Amino acid sequence: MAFMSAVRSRRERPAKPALSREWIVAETIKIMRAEGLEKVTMRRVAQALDTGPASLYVYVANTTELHTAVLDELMGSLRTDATDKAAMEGWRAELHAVLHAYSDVLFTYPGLARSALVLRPTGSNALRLYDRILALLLDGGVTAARAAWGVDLLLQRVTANAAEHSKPAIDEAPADVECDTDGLAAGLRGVDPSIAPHVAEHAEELLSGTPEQRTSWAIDALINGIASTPHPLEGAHK
Amino acid sequence: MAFMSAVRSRRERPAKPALSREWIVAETIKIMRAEGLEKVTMRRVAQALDTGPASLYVYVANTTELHTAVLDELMGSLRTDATDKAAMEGWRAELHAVLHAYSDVLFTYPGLARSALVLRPTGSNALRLYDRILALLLDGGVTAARAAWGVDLLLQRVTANAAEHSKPAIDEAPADVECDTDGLAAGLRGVDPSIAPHVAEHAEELLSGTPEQRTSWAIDALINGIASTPHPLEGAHK
DNA sequence: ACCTGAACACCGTTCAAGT
DNA sequence: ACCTGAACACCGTTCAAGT
Repeated sequence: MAFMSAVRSRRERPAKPALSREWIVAETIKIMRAEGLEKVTMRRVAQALDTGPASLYVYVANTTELHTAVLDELMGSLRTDATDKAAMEGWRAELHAVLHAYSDVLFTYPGLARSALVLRPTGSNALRLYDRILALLLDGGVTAARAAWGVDLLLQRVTANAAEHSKPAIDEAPADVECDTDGLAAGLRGVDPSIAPHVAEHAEELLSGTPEQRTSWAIDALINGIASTPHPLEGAHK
Repeated sequence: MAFMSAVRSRRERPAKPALSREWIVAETIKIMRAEGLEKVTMRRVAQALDTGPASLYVYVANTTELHTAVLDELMGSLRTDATDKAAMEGWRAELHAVLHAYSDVLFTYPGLARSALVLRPTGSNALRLYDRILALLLDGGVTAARAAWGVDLLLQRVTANAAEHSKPAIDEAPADVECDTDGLAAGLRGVDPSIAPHVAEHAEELLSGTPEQRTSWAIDALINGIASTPHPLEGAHK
């Protein structure tokens, strides 16, 4: 009996679900998780939904709008309220936790970070994250002016980092260039001292640390810089 | 006589220049400057070079390699040595000047920043910039370990900022969404205080300042953070 | 040997025509 | 009224065939 179901073409699911914006977004996320954002094309989504690409345009204006909707949807899965542990350790630990959670989402969906960097997420879920980070900086005693400009810096760093380092999906040239840190490390260690003397001298420092150590340090550096750097529109008195 | 030249099809330039990697890169840059990186397709470049797309594959392996070559070529046009003015004002001013120059290049070629963020430029011109920034941080008395990790932070910020804000070429939806700051400003000012209370309260601070002020402040904040944040692999003594 | 026409396997988006 | 087949105008990349 079981093998017969393969023959009942295009009626697998009972009464193919009515198309809707929500359904399209959900299917898009499923494909993105499995195959990366670059595989999420109008045609690919339509195929997964058992229809033609034209049908999607009834619910989404274009590819960019679809990506934006997906991004905001995923940001909704983010818990911006603190874990108990982080809350006990103070605002700084909470900030690390929130940014780490955001970073995790970006790394989970290959390609998502790249689009987040350009799309300027503006949905309510993105706004919530924005608000949470701002609140934590203010909690930490950072001036409102500095905190306001600082939020961008923190989110941009996390997003850009994910965009740089998240795998470009599944398929890639395997052996022609040593994929990640290896190739870079070799390149950096063997650098010509006559064209980049300082890089050559400090190759070890440039390559040191785990990604977690570097990320954590970067966030601290950002927080410290934000908190301590005078804001040009801030009353010079005080 | 002049109008006849339009008839002399495909022989405008005297003896169509022999195809070469350099020529392809040069033509690519010309197209990118005029129309943005997204218009630089293999087919488009081939057409400008008066040949078929297949011919390009004799000189470049694929689109990514072409983009990488272009990026490094453009970084060569960057003057990383200081201007006299900046040099007189010290390492910090020089750092601002170098990063500003890099930023200018990224803004000149729409789409370039987006690819720079992902391509991890590794050519000798990129290395020179990297080296210059590292040198300036060390000049400023920043620990080698902190400076080494800080270079990434500075370059990433400038690149990500250009990727976010550089125009997506020429064509875009003109009236449906208020293009830039206007739409964002309206959205931020009218934000629902019940879902983002802090954002609502500090909308003015979030939107304040010119792009130049914000960029300059960000770089200072980064420098200050890098200089003052303890590095996890740095001897705890000292 | 070097180059390339033509094809393959894709895209996003539109719109006239169907239900 | 709502949906979609089929077309339009593109892509990157390959490879057999030509010079």
